[in-house]
Amino acid sequence: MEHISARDRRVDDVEVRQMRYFIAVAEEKHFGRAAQRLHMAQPPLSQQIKALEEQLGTQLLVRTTRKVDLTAAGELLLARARLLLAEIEKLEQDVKLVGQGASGVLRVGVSGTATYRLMPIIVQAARKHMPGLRLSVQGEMLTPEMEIALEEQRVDVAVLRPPIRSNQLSLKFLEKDELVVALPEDHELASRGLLELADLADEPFIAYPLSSAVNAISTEACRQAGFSPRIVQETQETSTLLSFVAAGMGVALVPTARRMFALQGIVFRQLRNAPAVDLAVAWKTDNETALLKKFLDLFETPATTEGNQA
Amino acid sequence: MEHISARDRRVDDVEVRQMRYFIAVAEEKHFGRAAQRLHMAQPPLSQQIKALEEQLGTQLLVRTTRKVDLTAAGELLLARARLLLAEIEKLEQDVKLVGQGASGVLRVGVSGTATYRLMPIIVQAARKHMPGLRLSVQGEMLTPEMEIALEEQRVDVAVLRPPIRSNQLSLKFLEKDELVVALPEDHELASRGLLELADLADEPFIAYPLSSAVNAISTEACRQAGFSPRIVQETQETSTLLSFVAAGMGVALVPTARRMFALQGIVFRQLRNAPAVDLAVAWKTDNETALLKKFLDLFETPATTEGNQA
DNA sequence: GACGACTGATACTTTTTGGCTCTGAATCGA
DNA sequence: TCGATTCAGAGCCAAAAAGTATCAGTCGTC
Repeated sequence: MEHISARDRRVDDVEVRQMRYFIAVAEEKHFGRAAQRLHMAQPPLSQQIKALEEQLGTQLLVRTTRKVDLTAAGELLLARARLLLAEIEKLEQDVKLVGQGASGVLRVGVSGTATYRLMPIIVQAARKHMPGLRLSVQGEMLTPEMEIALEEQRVDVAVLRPPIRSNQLSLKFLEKDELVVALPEDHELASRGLLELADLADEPFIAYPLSSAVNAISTEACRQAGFSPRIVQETQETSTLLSFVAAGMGVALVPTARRMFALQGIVFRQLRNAPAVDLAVAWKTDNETALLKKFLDLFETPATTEGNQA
Repeated sequence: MEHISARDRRVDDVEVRQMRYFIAVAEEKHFGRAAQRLHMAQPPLSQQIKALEEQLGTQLLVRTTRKVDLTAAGELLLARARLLLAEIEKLEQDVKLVGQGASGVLRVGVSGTATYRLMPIIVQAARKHMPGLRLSVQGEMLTPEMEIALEEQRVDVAVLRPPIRSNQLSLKFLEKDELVVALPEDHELASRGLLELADLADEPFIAYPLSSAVNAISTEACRQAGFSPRIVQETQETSTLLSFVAAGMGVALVPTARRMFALQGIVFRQLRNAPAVDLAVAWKTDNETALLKKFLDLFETPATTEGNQA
């Protein structure tokens, strides 16, 4: 009957409080200031940090009476503890939400490319068919980030651009978006109707990050058109990207859906034989919660259809 | 000066201990059994769970005196708290590993004389005892180069030929290699067994660079034997040096260890009263990272001895 | 329908731990 | 060398956690 498990040990447990203390000291690089910031005296702070080091069997800080520095182990702890505390806070919020009567919380990661167009539709559909569901949406993410977040269960479902590498994930195809050219409105090509990719060979490009699916497909398409795009600026957020275009810094290839972003000073032009990028919804295959199943059903009747958008 | 931040609050902090307790109760669905499993009495467990519920402002468990059930919020907390605890445990492990120096990057400079013989043994030992360590090896370096590189912290540790000039460095002796004569196989001295250094007085020499330790010791030994070697070719890499010998351009003095370089057309002959060169490992004295310490420990059981390689 | 067994909560005590003040030791700058 | 600064240690107290004893429901059983 004895379920002795590593999870049940209680001695030498690193506590949340200690992580908070450590972060304060590591950020301030000063016990006194950290203590002040934590609204406590300096000696107990020193003691807690010392205890933490003993529990981990590892020196985290190098103290000279003059200054405090981080060891390599300390650097690692600092970075990871910050993430951990953020997750704990998120968890607290989510539990409170459910406690207050929400039927559940789904954490959704959304590709930068779908954050503004598709997501509002999904949120509306969810509100209609799953009242009580709270969506915790993180937008402007890249596919590799989302894959990791799904695997580590930091998000429950993601709207992303295939392909994916992980074999722990399932995919449901949503739609195919052609790439269009975003040009400054006074650009000479803006007067033309239909462009060839090759027309852009000498243009400076504003691009999504290297790791993004749109970038990968754009670059490959350019290569096939016989040139290698000269990227003058890289940016993750589409809104930023488009404002660079509007400022005349260069041209960009963005998914069709993006055209709705009618930014002052930008025109969109279609491409002949336009390359296309898929959009899909992904989840961890072994996540079989009813909540997720029901949410995925929202995509069955394509979310883009019918009268449920404003 | 007041850095008031949400991260610094300490009241109402959900603690790791509480999550452990909750998980135990949620899994057992029974306070008594959970308390037993946690090696504690039942009342304090009830209190902690109650406190947790108050901190979250949310009911987590439905208690009938007959059984305990999870609310939706409780289910959520259970699932996510398990993940969180796993992450914390992983973090503890990783911090310990880094603290013990088991992972990280070390930049190693290696004397030309040891690049091929000693280094592979060291790399193997490191792979075995310090998994996660990445070695960035630069081979075929000379002692003065390595001294400077160590001082400027462009490398962390070096395998070199003493003596060294710098007083910022520490040394650990590794082994002593006698110098032997490398001769073209058709050389008249190749027929003799044991040579005197003086026999070489009129021979053309292929030598290591002036700044190398082997060259310094060779030249000094020749001087004591009553002649000054006539150097016809200078080269840094041993493989190149030996191929000059094979080509009949001259003779050379190389450390014993080098004989394994069985190049076609070369014979090695021992010297009476052979001069010897030391091999040592050196590091910057004030570099006290755990990573380096652990790496240096690899040399304690001399890396040249057998037994510890696969 | 009453009693006993079981289960979680409550009241109270003991133990442990975290925090505070005061002080000391080491280092840096003047 | 002296003062200022900074982190650590000692001793004390308060708060929190854990323990003991007990109570109050609920369910099953006779």
